[in-house]
Amino acid sequence: MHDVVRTRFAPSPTGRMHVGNLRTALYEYLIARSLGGSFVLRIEDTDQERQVESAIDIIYDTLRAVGLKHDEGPDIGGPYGPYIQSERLPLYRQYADQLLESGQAYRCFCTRERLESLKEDANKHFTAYDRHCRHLDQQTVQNLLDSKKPYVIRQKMPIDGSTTFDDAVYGSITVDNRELEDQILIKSDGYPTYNYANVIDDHLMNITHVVRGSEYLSSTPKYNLLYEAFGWEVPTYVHLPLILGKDGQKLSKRHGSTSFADLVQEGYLPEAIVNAIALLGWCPKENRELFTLDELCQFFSIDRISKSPSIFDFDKLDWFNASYLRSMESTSFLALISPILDEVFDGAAPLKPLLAELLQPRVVRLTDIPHMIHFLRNRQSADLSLYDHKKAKSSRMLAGEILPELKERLSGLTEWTRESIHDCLTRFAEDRALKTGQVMWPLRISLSGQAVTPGGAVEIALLLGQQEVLARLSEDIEHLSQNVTEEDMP
RNA sequence: GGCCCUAUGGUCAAGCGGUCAAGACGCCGCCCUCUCACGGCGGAAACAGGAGUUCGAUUCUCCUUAGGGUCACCA
Repeated sequence: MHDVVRTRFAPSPTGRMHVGNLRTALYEYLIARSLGGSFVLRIEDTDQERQVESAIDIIYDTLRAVGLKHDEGPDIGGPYGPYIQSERLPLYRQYADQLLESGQAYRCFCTRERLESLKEDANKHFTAYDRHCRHLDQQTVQNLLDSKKPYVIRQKMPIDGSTTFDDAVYGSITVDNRELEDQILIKSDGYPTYNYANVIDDHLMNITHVVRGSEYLSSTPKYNLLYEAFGWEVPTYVHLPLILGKDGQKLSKRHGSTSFADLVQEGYLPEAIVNAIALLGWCPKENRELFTLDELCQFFSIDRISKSPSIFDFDKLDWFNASYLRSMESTSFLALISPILDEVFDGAAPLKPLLAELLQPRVVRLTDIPHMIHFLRNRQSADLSLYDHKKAKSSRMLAGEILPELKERLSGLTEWTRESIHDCLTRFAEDRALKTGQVMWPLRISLSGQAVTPGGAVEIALLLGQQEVLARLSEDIEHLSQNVTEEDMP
């Protein structure tokens, strides 16, 4: 038995970091960390046709952004390198030869065309390879080899019997061997298939827990047979339930932003994303939902991983994101949104601490900010109907009546602070025997031109500054006087 | 279609033979309140169906149904 737990994240560099992949990486990390083991990064680039430029950087960047630090990997090395499969080619070849010699694998010279026609013939029925080359005699093989005919190496699967393996989450699973195809180990370009390289590397790298999505469940018996053929110890399998989209299908681009980078760009915090996906398919013993990565390491356990697939819920992600935003130190929040604020104001935004204070309890996604505060920069004239508000006992009539005097009073203020503005407004309400809301509502509407704003009349007035407040009021008073007609009279 | 897996509110999910079947998101209502939000309180909302096993099934077994996965010289 291995006594040191080792898990690996083995993505193929094909472009994006899908949330499903990220969750797999997260669980691999959590299993390793919670058990005091190591987490290694391995790049599975055995598909020469699907290589994507800079995809490896996306992997590094994502892992760094979410705080999943690997202990070994292509960039930092380690005792089991190389960690990029394309650099391990001789290894795969060597072990394949071993299988060839022991008669557990064979060369297959079948052309793709023949394989294709095989599939057409079989059509809806079992479409596995017909094992045509499995029984070629040595002389024939030698001739084909001499004539440089390309070939792949296939593993000989047992014809009958069954294969059973144990999964840490799904339990014991048995499959009839006749369901298993003589799978390709080495492709004709000399590269190993994932199915094969994966087993070789996991063994050579001493991986104790093979963690992956449950889409691999059905090919696991084949891996088991491979371990058996080599006489190697089978690792602990941990298959993870799939993450589905809103429509119940496997999550994909169709469902919108499903890569980590997409989500970050849409204004979600990496911590919130991690927290959200950690709870998709795993549930802590304690009834609780907010966890930092360190806390997850502390509480995670394989036996609480669930078997049923789960749907990725963007509403819940919103909630996580909002929760993280709200629980931040106000100074951190300010630092976080400062660049966004500056951008909205084309330079240094004014009163940033106040803006941050107003925004922190209201923002769900960072990308919401620009349109929430846009009105501060651009005066938009209020739709008169906005003045009519039953609950505040406000109306366009009332607005037309009080705004001029309100403007007078505000212009008389020699000090422009929260207190001074607030006092001025409440005193005005008292003097005119009005409810507070009857003053606050029209003023806020006049200054913002919108029904909903971050902060109330006082805060908005403060943010706008005395001069702008008076300017906006003048404009609106004008507008009101021209448009409030006889019909509006009670 | 074969094989494999899964099945508690709309979603995430607790439960591991005896519960009035947690909690969270979302939704609705109320309170707080210068709008909204935050916060507080409350509400509607679930064991897919059928056979067994058992004194007793959400829980164990089988079948049905539904959903998903997989059947590549992709991972």
